[in-house]
Amino acid sequence: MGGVTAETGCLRLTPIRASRCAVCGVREASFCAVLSASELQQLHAMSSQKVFEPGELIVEEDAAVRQVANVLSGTIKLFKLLPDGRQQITGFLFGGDFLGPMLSGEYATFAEAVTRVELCLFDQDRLREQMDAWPHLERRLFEDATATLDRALDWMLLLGRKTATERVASFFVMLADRVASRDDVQLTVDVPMSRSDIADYLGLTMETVSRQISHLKRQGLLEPSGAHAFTLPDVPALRRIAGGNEPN
Amino acid sequence: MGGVTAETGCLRLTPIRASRCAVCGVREASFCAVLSASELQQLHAMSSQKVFEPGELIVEEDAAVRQVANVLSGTIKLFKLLPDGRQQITGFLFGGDFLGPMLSGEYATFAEAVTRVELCLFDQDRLREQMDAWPHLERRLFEDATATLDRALDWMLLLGRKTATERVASFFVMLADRVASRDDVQLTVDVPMSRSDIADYLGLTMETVSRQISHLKRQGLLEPSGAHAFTLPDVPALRRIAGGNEPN
DNA sequence: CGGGCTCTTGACTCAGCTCAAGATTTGTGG
DNA sequence: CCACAAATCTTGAGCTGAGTCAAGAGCCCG
Repeated sequence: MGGVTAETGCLRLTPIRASRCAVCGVREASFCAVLSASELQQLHAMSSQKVFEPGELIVEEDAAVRQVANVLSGTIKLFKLLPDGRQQITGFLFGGDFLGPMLSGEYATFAEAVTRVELCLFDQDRLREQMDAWPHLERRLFEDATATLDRALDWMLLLGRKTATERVASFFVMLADRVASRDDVQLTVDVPMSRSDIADYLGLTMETVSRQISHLKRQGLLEPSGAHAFTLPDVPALRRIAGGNEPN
Repeated sequence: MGGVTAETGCLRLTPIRASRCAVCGVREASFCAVLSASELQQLHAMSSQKVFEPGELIVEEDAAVRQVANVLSGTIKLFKLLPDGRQQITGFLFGGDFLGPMLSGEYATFAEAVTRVELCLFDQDRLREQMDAWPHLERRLFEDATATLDRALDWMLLLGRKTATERVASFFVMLADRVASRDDVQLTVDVPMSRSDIADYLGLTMETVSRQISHLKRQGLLEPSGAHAFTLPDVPALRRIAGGNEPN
């Protein structure tokens, strides 16, 4: 309604409303990838966008769920706290990832913007209605949950049994697997989070993370590439250090 | 077919075939709880039972999934290994729990019988067909996966940030929440797993677990009750030590 | 170009690990 | 039912990888 001018009239209404999805850079990476054009348009009609600035809290643990979201851009940290303030980051979300539980009325973790974050929000109740109506959507969200669980199990092995060196190597392998960009032959990963976020993700202290990164630099496995990025000259070697049962 | 005698004839056939489910002690705790009588009977027709002895390997990590199962009785440990043998237990399964991924062709962990285990097995392909046909079954399995994920996230906080005392207290709180039996006023938990399994679940060594259990005994929070059980005289106190954001 | 971040490095400490006895429990066969 | 061997569990003593505390180096932003 709002944006329709007299000149363009109703004819332009539908194209305009669908265009946000049409140009969405993460559509193929998000659950929207399984939707048909008409389903996408229905979902689009019930979505809204919102931006969060770095450090801004997006949701609190145990908060009642009203909205869930796709991450359009930016990095989010998901974390749990102990009463005395000790923090464990349980995962990071990047563009295309889904934020929020579909089968629960509460969030299991806090969520905070690490960088500037753009979200595409949906009312949980309305998305659930669509999930009930579209089995392929439910299946896709089930698959997302399964992938998240698998990653959590791998991380339990890291947190329970790996040494500091292995943990830091695993961290860069995880980034390589999830958000690497290949410029030329070099593999480069963006590291938007602070040393202390990395520490809270790996169950270490900031100082230990810093020491291990220095060590990997001296070994030539990590090269600073600008302020918040590293190139990884030898990912297989990193994987070996990470103690991986992961593929070569 | 096999068990039908001339005297009883076909009339007894259906009752006999359904009776295994009818007397199943974990039916209401398992995904079977969401099935109607006729659905249950269909599923029953494609199920088979199998027993594993203590220490027996049930599935290997990355093994192709052929069968999935409900745990009828006993305790199973799910675990991951590093190449040098370090072990992390990612969870235990008890009666009524579901074993196996539904949306993946591979197991994410090893599974080994801790005690004698009875399983009710299903062919994964055939159960998936039923899941496609019965949305309430898929929903239930999705809910199970969500609950497993929530527990994994709680455990990541434990593995990454809790002290040895907090971990051992958390272990007994977990048992109290999942498998406690109330005889009289006392809360009693069965502890079928070895000290070294507890250690591998908590990211500690056997010796540290043993010392912490001794310490909790001296504090009067843990009383041996037979060979493989403890009574927990003060669960709220244990919960406080566990550093819980869990409910009182 | 200076004040406040984040990050790095060093020196020392300590929680939990390792190594090593013993003590209990469990399982087995006579 | 008991004896005895094999596990499992407990406890002690000393060690060490990662944490703590503290200082200094970069870096960013106004």
